[in-house]
This record gives sequence, C-alpha cells and structure tokens, in this order.
Amino acid sequence: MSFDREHVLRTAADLLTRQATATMAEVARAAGISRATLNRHFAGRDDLVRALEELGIAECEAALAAARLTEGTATDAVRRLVREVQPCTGLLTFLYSENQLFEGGTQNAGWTRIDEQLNALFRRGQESGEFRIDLSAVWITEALYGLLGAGSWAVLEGRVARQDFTHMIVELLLGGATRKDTP
Amino acid sequence: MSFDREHVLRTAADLLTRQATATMAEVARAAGISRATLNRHFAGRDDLVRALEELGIAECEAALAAARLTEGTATDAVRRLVREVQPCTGLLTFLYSENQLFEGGTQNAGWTRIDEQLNALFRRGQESGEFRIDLSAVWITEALYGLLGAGSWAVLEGRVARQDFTHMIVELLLGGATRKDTP
DNA sequence: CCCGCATGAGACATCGACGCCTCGCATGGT
DNA sequence: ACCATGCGAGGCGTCGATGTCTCATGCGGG
Repeated sequence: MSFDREHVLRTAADLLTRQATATMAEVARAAGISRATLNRHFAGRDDLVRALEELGIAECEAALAAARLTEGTATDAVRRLVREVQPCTGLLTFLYSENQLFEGGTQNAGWTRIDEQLNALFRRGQESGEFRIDLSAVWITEALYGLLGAGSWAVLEGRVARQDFTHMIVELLLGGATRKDTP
Repeated sequence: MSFDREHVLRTAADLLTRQATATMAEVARAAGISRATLNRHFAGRDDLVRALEELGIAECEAALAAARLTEGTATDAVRRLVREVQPCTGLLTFLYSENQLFEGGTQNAGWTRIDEQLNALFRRGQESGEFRIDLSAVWITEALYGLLGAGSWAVLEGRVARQDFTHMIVELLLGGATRKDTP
C-alpha cells in the first residue's frame, strides 16, 4: 500500500519539467517505486503524460477559479491569475511542449476551456477600455503562456528570484518595458 | 556532388522546428538525400544539432549586427532587432528547447555573446531612461526569448498572421497590454 | 571514352527503452 | 497465526532508432 498516485504524479511532474526526455525508469526511481509498479498503474509513457495532463488541467482550472477572472477589473484579475497559476507553471510548460508532439492527436478539451477563459478575460479588458485593442486577445493569451514559460524557466535556472515571478510577468505583460512615468 | 550542406541544414531546421523528435531518416528524406549520406556528413544526431546550433548562432548574430543595437534609441533598436531576428525564431526556439536537454554539457559561447548583447541593449535603455528599472535587464531578455517563441509558434499554428509578428512582439514587450492613451 | 568518386539503396548489428512476466517478500487484514 | 494482496527485483523478448557496411549506379573530370 506504499503506492501514492498523487506523490508519483508530483514527482514525475517535477522531474519531467526539468528533464523532458527522462526515462520511465528514471521517473520510477525519482518517485521511489520500482519500474514494474509504475507500469502497473500507468500503461506506458502516454498514459503517464495523459495523467499529468489531467493533473495540470485540474490545477490550472482550480487556479483560474481561485483567481475569479470575471470579478473586478481585468487588470486585477490578471494579477490574481498569475499569482494563482504560478505553482503549476512548470508542469504547464512541460505539457505545452509535449503537446507539440501530439500534433496529430486530439487535444484535450480542458485546454480549450482554459484558453477560452483567458481569451474572455482579455476581451473583457479590451471592452472595458483597460487593454489596447490593436493587440488581439488571442495573441495576449499566447504571450501570457510564453511569459509564464520563460518566467518559470528563468526561476528554475536561478536567473531571477522566485518571489519576483508574479511581479515580473504581470508588469511586463500589462505595462511593458517602456518607462511611462517620464514627465 | 548533389550534396548541399546549406540546403540540408535549412531543411533540417524547418523540420525539427515543427517536429523536435523527428528521426534522422525523416530529416534525410525531407532534405532529399539518403540516410547514409546524411550520416556521412553528420556523425550522429548530436553533430547535426551542433551544426544547427552554429547556423542559428551565426544567423542570430548576423541579425543582431543588422539591427545595429548600439545606434539610436533603445526602443528603435528593439524594433529593428525583432524585425531582423524574425526569420530565425523557429530555429532559435528549437535550439532553446534542445539546450535544456544538454544541461550537463557546456553551452556554446555564442549564446553567451548574444545574451550579453541583448542584456547590454536593455541596460542601455534603462540608463537612458527609456526602460523601467524595476524589471531587470536579465528578465526582459528572457521575456523577449519567451515572446519570440510564443510568437513564432502562434504564427506556425496559424493563430496570428505572420505579418503581425514584429508589431505584436515589440508592442507587447515595450508597451504592454494596458491601454495608455485613455484620456 | 574511360576511370574515379560520391551517392542511393539496402542489409546488418547494436543499443536503449519499453512492456510483460515471474518469483520472493513484506505488510495488513481476518 | 494464516492468508491474500501488492510491491521490488530481475529477466526476457520486442521494437524503433541509429551507425556502419557493401554494392551498384550515375555523374563529372581527365
């Protein structure tokens, strides 16, 4: 009874985030279980990735719910969003790059739902006049993904401090790099 | 004499950009040569990736030179930079993700030089008062990489138009998503 | 016109990852 | 105390990718 599915998935996520090509044996060893047991519970690497995908979607949707994207100003919602989603950006980045390989297969509907929520948020910001309209909501969504990936990678590499994650991403995404308070 | 190293590298770059896990046989077929010939000129996948790395660095440094990063305002320099670097963003993104796998090995000095040039550009912008100083130059550099990757991927997926690439990235990086001309 | 050389096609061996199986053991429930 | 269930360890066969080799061919240069 020493098998803890949750723990195995977390460990696998941590490992695969850093080593996307990690072997099933390495995943098993990292989780402290044998290769055979890993295979008993996940029939092949695809199954494992699918399970991680479910986990990532669930965490992401939980973060989106916690961020209450439809409340308050869109700007504040983005700020809450980035803060809430930070813990799962590593997993998200891994799944994002993994998805490219499945280009033939059907993409999980969960991503579509998440995409739609983010798109709706940025559209809402545009309609309320908070966000500029010469950048499409679709692009801002993609840019958010890119910045989350770059941010989590930079933190992992130690190039920026973890505590600055939210501030860096939100400020750059919303305000850009140009100094605006110049008289 | 039908072997054209340049053409093979270009084709391999195009293919691997979309299919990072493409087989050596697929690379050879895409380039219109036999697997044997590919192996005669590149001793293994590592060699091929190294050659692509050299190509990517060379193209990137050429783009940086063409952008004349030290001339004019930093803002204009960034604009030129993104425009010049656009043709090789696909290759850059591939190499960026490939580098994660080589985490043990020594990273090519070319990337360090490029990093340093970009860092210098953003520092210059901060010192001239164009760019905000609460976002570190290192982070802005990483963010640029992330946005270039997200942009080239979004273009490849057809989610945004190729012609909008420069505008999207530059405007978001410099100006952010917030509308600033609100009265 | 003939020779040399690079290429293409295919075969072959190797290697690593994977899936599956069996056996021995521990732990927990009855 | 006994039994069943689940795990760890190790082995076995398969498969795909890769590197190498041979041989025939086609092309150009001498």
